[in-house]
Amino acid sequence: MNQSVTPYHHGDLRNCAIIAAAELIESIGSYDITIAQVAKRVGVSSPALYRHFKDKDALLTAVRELAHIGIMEYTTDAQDSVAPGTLAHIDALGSAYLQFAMDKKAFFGLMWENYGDADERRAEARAKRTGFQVLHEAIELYLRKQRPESVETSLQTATLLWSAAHGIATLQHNRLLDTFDQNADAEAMLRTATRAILNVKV
Amino acid sequence: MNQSVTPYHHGDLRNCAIIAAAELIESIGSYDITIAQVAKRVGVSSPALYRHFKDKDALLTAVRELAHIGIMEYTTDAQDSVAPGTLAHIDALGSAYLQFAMDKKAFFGLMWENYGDADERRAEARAKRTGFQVLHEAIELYLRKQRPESVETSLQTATLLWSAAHGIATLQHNRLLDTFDQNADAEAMLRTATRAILNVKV
DNA sequence: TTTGAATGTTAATCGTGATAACATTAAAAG
DNA sequence: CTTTTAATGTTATCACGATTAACATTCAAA
Repeated sequence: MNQSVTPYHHGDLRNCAIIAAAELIESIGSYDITIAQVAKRVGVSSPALYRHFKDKDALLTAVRELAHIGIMEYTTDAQDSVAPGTLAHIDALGSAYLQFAMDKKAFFGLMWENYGDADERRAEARAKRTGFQVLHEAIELYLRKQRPESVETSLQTATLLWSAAHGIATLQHNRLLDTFDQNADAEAMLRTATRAILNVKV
Repeated sequence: MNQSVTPYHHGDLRNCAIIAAAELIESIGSYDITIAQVAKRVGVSSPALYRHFKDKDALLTAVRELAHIGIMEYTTDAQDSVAPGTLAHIDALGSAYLQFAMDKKAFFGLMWENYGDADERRAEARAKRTGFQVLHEAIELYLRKQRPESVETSLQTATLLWSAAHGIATLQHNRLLDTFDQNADAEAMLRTATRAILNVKV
């Protein structure tokens, strides 16, 4: 697309490939894509991609990073309209998470695959921790205001709340919420869980 | 192994293949196995397996059923030593779930993959619902005794608790609990979540 | 310019899922 | 006790997709 921005030989294949892979994943609704498909989409031969990615998984890992950015965008947007440290703030973060899981099913599924070598995993862990920090800070702020005696447990509370949100998102993603409870409403469940967890001494 | 039990031509390939696949998965710690590997383990040619399984995924689906049986065993064992309808009963179920997730990592991961055709999915959904029922009943019994006014919400409560357990198990499975909170203790988290959720009006 | 590193291309390898065509045998039918 | 047939297995063979090899091109520095 914008070859001028990048200094390299042909175009910036690396970035274009990542984007192409992401688009492909989104369009077919599955991260079971092919190097050849990506290559074709960028208009390049398959082996060319190996100049930029160690292997297929390295490409997918790069896409995962994109996914993390995407979830952060959802999160950021969600925070725009709420006051920091309020219950509404925490709810908004949770909703954003659930929303992302439903809007971008394939990405969400991809994000929790654990392939990759040690370096890649470390990079991903960092990205995930960054996302977690946002929740942690919101909860810490909330506790400081509403339950100052529990501030010191904010990390545990955040971890537990993230787990709950993740569990709900994952089960919904696998269509299991409906299987268990026909009338299950992920958002409502998370709000219930949030209130239950915030009001308890960890 | 026991050819006499089954009436067919060679041995009971179907069952042996499932077991071989399960053993293979357990031994390499990943469900990324090969038809050829399974065939070799059973001492048969690859195409032979296609007489018993529509495709590779059908075999994996059969293994998933084994995994469900395995988790039910964990659950049953856990229930042996607790009084029905007590908090300890519910805790035991949760512990069993977490324990299975850690003991049988590869199986646990496999169980939540969602491949397969419609029929296979339906069968799996049924198996999962059966497991869920156990939790649901325990919770219903508990609520009937401890919080009779909340009995009617037992289904929602069970769904939420399962979600929490699943989230904790999944994050631990992906080594993310440690990433978020170095001192995270899955069991303790689940106990906290259980108490928080049981004591709240859904 | 010239040259070397970076980046692409085409040809070829390999592993793996799946099917085809052929072989064997258990078990039903006569 | 054959004969027949369906159920099972086997050995080619395919097609596909991930890599790699060997060769080609071009950007960029000397």
